[in-house]
Amino acid sequence: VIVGGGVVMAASYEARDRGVRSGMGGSKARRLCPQAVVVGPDFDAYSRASRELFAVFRDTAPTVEGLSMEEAFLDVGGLERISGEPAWIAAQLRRRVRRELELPLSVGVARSKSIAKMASRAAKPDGLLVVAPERELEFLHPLPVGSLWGVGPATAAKLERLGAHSVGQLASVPLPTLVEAFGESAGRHLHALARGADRRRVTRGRGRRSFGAQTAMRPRRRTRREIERLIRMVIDRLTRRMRAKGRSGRTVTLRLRFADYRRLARSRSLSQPTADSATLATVAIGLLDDVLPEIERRGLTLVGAAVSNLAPRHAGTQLALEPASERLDGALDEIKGRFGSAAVGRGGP
DNA sequence: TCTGGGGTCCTAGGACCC
DNA sequence: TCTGGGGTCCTAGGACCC
Repeated sequence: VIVGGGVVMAASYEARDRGVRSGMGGSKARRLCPQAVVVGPDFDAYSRASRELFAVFRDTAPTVEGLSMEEAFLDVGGLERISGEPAWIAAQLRRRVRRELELPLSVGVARSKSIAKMASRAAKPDGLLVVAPERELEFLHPLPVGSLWGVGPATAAKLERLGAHSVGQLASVPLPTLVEAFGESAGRHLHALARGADRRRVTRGRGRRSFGAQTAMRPRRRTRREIERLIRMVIDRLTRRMRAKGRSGRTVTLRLRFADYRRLARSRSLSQPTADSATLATVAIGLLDDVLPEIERRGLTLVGAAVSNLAPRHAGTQLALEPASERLDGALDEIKGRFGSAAVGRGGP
């Protein structure tokens, strides 16, 4: 099964065996795996499953740190007396998610976040891997540096230039060498990771920090008007979500990508947070002026926008309106006029 | 691997403040 | 202004993750 037509968003393990990867162009994916069933995404179903999954997570451990829709860290330290050993809790969790949600769940169990994360990756699909404290280095050291959580292509390439191809080799690179190459903080972090010495705690997380939307396109000549229209469209999409969540933000970022895959971002901060489409679009369009020549020269392939510096959520009075008639829009407009557009969210209380 | 859409975090310089 | 020490915010860019 391949999810996504133009670009692969996800692929089943059978398709992956034939070389299909997420992010790959759809035509190439179908060439590699002609017998695949191609389906469109169903985000509502994913959201529902995610909510149910996290309810099970929270029922399993007091501290749950979400990483994405379908991934989280659970701190099971200190639960031995109540729920049993970590490995037992993990096995129970897998059984329960399989039974109640009919979903396979892979779990990694370890003393630290990075090793647990890497173990869960190694346990896929549908497995459980426990890395006992005394076997951490045995697990870690044979792996390529790129498999460390947080080490991507750029860092891996740089590490390989230093002669560190495996995590074991990285562990023998002196700390000062890493600090010189990657800076104080990243250098120390890599040094620690290779030793299995990740001290980060599982936390509840800080909540969302930004809203964004983007649209990709084939490069061709575009008038300023066309680009402005794309910006408005992208901002509309994002502010709709912001309003639905009752959030507003102060900083708007315009993101562009060019035919040569170079990227560029311009941002501007307002004095007051807002979720108003027109305001944010005007600011974003204002950022266009000094990058127009760049667009002209390189060809535009992506227009994106993000709103950050979000206002803290305030627990105010909330009104629930049932969309019963045409008059709803009038009512919403009145509320917007009196309390600002950030006060209005559609759907949900 | 020729690349979609949605996110997070870090670094670094400059302006500005006490 | 040939300025110490401590801080915040803004902007741009980069790396990484799912």
